[in-house]
Amino acid sequence: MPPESSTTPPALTRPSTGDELRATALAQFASIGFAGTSLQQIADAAGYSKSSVLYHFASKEALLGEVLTPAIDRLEVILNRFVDSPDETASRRRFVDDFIDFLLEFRLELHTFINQAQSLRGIPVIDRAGVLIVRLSDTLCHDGASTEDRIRFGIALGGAAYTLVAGMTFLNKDIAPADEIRQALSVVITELLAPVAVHTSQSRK
Amino acid sequence: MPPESSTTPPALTRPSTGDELRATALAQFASIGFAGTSLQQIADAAGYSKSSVLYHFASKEALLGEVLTPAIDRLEVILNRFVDSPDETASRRRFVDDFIDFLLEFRLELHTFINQAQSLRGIPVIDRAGVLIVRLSDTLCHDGASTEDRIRFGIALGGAAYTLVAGMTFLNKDIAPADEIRQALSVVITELLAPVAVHTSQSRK
DNA sequence: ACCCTACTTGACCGATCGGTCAGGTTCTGC
DNA sequence: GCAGAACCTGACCGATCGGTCAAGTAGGGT
Repeated sequence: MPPESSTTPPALTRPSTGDELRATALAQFASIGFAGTSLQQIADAAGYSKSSVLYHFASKEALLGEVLTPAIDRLEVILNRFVDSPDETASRRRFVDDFIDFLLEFRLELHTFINQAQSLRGIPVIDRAGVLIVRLSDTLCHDGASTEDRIRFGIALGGAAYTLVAGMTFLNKDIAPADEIRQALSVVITELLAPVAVHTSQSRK
Repeated sequence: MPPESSTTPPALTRPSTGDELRATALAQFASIGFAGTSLQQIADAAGYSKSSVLYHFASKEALLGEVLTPAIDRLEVILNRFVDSPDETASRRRFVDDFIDFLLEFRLELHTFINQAQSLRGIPVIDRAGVLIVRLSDTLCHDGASTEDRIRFGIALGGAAYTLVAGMTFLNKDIAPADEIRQALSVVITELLAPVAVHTSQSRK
């Protein structure tokens, strides 16, 4: 292996084994599911042995934890920034932008959590993500939100996760000028969440 | 077992063993995933032995097929009725109604297919459902549909599937006057699909 | 009585599961 | 050169996987 300057910070260096394994595992978890993915599959796909996977990660659950944690940390930051913001309406626009950035960067992580949270209850990282999503829902819908508001939020969340992962390689095949997707997402998500936002002080008619 | 009139058609009679197993398997497939569900789990949950499951169904894949087929048949009928209809705009409204009925009746089946189709390619029933969804997408979006139109369709489809299954017992907890959900779904889905419909003869600007 | 069909089951099969462990290789600091 | 950490691996463990098979039970028709 070519020598790297002794103090290389964790950047610019080519991906470590742990990173490769995390990325491979994420792809498998998102498409086949956590329960349906074996450590052997992950090891084979990444070009290592099963023992190597278990050397880098204490267990299959621990691997899931390390895979999902960065996404959840990021979502937590976004939500906190939104909650702390004083300006109501302006911060909502920025929140939607932040959220779409989050969607695009962590779509596999979100898809994994969104579609398997129910069956993975008890795993710390899943429970943590669960309370975050509930908090997000409550924050966006306030207290007296109508059923329609809740459904709007659910469709935006689950719909985006599906479209960006399963729908992408299945319906659209290739179409994807990237920022065209981003803009379309922005329009649709904003449209879905807007009524929720506007209702704020008039939801009880 | 109490005697039933010799010619009981497949109705009014209490659920057969096969029906129980299908229902149990569907619930497991939808929440844990096909790959993550074992025949033993299904058998235990339904109160039979694993051998009994394999007596009624030739294999795990065959069980999946029998579980999903009714939903796909129904979707095919809806789509064909929509395609054959002469009136463009009026039939779209009826299609959305049909589709929402379909969503509510077969939400577990749709959720199972939507989130696992990619990893189950090759299984006949899955491939059949796949071409159906693509046909549905093409029919609704026509040829020159924009990226936004495609994304609208994807979000409506995936969002509804998620909200009615995972989101239901996870975000909304209990709120569910049933027809209130139906009406809210109608509003949101119509709103999501409306632009797609309107574009029909003006999509190329 | 008889048999036949429908149904259910436990024992069993080879393969694979998540996980442990001891040993090997390679690199680094001294 | 050498000790030790870091990394990778095959052999192995008990449990469980999907699936087969023979035996057993219960009813229905004759």
